[in-house]
Amino acid sequence: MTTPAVVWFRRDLRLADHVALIAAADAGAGVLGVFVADDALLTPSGSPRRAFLAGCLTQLSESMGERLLIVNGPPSEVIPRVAAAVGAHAVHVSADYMPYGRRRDEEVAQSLRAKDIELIATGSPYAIAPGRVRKPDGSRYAVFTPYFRSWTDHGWRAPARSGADVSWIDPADVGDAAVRRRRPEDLAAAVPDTLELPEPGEQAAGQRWKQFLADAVAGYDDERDRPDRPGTSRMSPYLKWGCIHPRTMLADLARLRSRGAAAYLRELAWREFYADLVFHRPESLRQSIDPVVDQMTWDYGSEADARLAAWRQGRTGYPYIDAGMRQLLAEGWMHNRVRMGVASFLIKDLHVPWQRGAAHFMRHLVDGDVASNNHGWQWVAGSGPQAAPFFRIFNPVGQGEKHDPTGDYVRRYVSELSGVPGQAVHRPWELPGGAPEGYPEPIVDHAAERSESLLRWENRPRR
DNA sequence: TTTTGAGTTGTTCGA
DNA sequence: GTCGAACAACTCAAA
Repeated sequence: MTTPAVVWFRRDLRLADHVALIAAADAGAGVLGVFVADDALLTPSGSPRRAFLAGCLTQLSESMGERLLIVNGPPSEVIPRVAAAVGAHAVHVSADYMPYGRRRDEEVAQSLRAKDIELIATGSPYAIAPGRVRKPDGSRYAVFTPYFRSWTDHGWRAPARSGADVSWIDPADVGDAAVRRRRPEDLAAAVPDTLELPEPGEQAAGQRWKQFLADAVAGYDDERDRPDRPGTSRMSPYLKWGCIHPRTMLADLARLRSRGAAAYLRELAWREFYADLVFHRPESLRQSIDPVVDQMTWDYGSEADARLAAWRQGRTGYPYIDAGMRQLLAEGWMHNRVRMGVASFLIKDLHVPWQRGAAHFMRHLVDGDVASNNHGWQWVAGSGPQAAPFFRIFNPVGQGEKHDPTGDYVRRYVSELSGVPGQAVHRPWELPGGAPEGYPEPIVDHAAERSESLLRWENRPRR
């Protein structure tokens, strides 16, 4: 005698290549799919991410024949209620390896046990689960390249069979579980009209991926460094929400031999490396891996706050930096090359601790993945054994001229400079007659602040 | 245990 | 304009 099963969707908003869903379908007499609108996660999210999430949920529900149940409330209360209401003996999930998710799942598992219901984790958002790739002596890799070799040698499963033929339980048939039912659009905060979000959902993810494979992956090696051109995959929002599983992507990449495909594979491995680091050292999401960096002299107070605000708004007076920050506000996304540039500027030109920049990114990025985001920031801050050396300080003008040689990127996002032709757009203060009306003067002098950063590093506390 | 080679993504300066 | 060296020192991984 089998009973229905529950699939609790979190960061796996798809039906294809979904092992937890298959486990639920194989075990149960019908599957109820549920998503919990958890305020602990929604409240800190900016409107772009919430809007994108809402769109993904709409698409997911549509592909389930409008059978997705969305409920409000703390997961440890609502998941047991829903599971009991449908008569399930198991709730299936993809494992979550981030600190909040692990805590939450322990609590949910405990409250489920009280009702004699099991929480079963199958699979994860990664090709290889965090913690699995280890050195021969069982310890973790701390350096990417050896991790990458071992990760590649380890290998991963082929994509799972499709979950499209699951027999979904209609939430309308579920008895009153005393939960607040929501529609996806209830989750979306008011989004500015100007916001341009990617097409949400599993189908859009697949289309985007196929398009990248056909058009851009071969040239990815070089083109990814050009924010003025569409050379990146733009898959990060879909990976963040699990609209596609990396295994699906790796299976496609395995058929290619180009340098671009190899470079892209490495980027997927970085995502896994950072998740692995969180598995072993969850505190690294908040604290510098090298504690000296947190003990250095950083700027606080109203002046630092004003500079931070100018950085957030894209009004630093450095066009390449401002273009990136405005792209983030406009699209909830920023080209990765530019992410490094604006991060370096905040840390090494404005002397603001990386944590504040990482928090701003997390609020606005539709792809905001705390492991990749925060460790990317640590890399720029130079706070890990793996990080950039302290003297590696990006030049905000030079980076613009190098990676946006046409100037198109800056003109696209900084409207005040849209009339400035070519590379001159990167040095508006050198224009005859000065910078166009309304565009700010540089808020700091890069050469001076670079020296200041080197000095602070030199005077850092020694262990 | 010791040794050795290597380590995502830069910038500046002087020849 | 181009090119190589200096910018430091340390930890990690593997032999």
